Amino acid sequence: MTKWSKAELPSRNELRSAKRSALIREAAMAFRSKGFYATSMEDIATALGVTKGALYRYVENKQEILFECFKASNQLGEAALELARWTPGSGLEKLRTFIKYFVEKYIEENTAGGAMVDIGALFPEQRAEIIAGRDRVDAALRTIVQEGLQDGSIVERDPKLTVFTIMGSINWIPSWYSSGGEHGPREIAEIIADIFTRGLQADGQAAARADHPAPARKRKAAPVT
Amino acid sequence: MTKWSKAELPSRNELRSAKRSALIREAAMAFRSKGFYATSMEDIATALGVTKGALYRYVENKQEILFECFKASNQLGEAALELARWTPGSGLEKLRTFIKYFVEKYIEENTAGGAMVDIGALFPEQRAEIIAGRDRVDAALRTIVQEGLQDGSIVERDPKLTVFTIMGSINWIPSWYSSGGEHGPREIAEIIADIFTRGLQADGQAAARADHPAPARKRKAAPVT
DNA sequence: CCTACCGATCGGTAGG
DNA sequence: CCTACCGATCGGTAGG
Repeated sequence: MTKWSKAELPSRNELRSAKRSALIREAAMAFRSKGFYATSMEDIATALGVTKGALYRYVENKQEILFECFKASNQLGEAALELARWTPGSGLEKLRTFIKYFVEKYIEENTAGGAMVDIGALFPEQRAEIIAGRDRVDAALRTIVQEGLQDGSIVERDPKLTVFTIMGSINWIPSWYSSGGEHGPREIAEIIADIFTRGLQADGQAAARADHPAPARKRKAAPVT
Repeated sequence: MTKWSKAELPSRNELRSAKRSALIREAAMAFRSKGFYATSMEDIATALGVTKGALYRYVENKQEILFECFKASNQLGEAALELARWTPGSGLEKLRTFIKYFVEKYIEENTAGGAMVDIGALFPEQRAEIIAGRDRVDAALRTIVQEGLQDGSIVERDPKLTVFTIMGSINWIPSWYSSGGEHGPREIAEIIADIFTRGLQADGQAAARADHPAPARKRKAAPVT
């Protein structure tokens, strides 16, 4: 217990932030399954093996926890967007990349999301920030859909509604996904991406026409790890 | 004010039930936008221009209102299913009918749905009944997808995940739909149905190829009850 | 990190 | 249908 260099030991701050992360993860899982209001601070504390008051060493209030959940969700969206933008190919292919990545990570890290419906529970400034972030992601996604419309890979003419439809499917996942199910995050991501890729795809594309070098042709099941 | 025959006047019971319906509609709208827990009985009462205590003439408790919302949602599902089953054509065509009808009505009558997430707020027996009903609808929808797989109209191989994906998009609608928007219920229903119809469709079908006499158009009569 | 407590909200009821 | 009130829950804090 002696002689360890400081660098090897978690500093006080690291410990604190590790505990804080655990608190948020635990809360996020509860929010996902029961919603924000139905989850009491006592519930979260019990799940962590401490008493309620102890939680206030790590967060100022309950809303702050929810805020972190929504931030994680938006950050995931940004990351997925970044990846999508770097994906070579048509708008449809970029969109497909977004969906695959977002869904997989969304399921894996149960921090993100939570009861998206209870966004009204945030303080006004928090809510404004979250909504602004989410709107940025939505807008960027719409732009990608537009791109697909222009390069001929996408037929669906309403980018706004299209994006809502996709995000709805994703947001609904926590309400049916169970880690013991027959599909893992990766497979689920694949299937959902398949559905929407085909769903937005220009009709002619599937039946490879000569004048269009089939830019968005569906990629079947890459080898899963 | 005299001489009206009894038949022309709403009976005491009719009045009561009309008021009860109004109560539930008002509550459902609030549940949709704010969720069950964030909506107080006081909120509902104020929206109706009465005081909280008055509501208890029409419902026994708050859960009963939520219960009615979920029942309406299930009933809408059953109705859409009935219609889908009577739709001639492939499994895909039946599924499309379901989506179109369900989405349109779901948006129009704001009774249905509500914060589907807060299903945990119901009493155990209520919850059991709602989940059983929802599962019946889900199962029937999966059967339709299976049908589509067999008649060749659908390619997507996982009926369970397919149905979840569709229902997710639909359940998410209340969180973005505003009655002032550019699309009406009917158009939205059409677009969403389009996306999923294409999304599940066998590749060859859309591009009407001469050598393929549209394999899925073969009519399997047999209207299921 | 715990015990003990407060203040506020809210579902529900009594009594009229 | 209203006024006035109760009982319980729960977020948050004081003090150690």
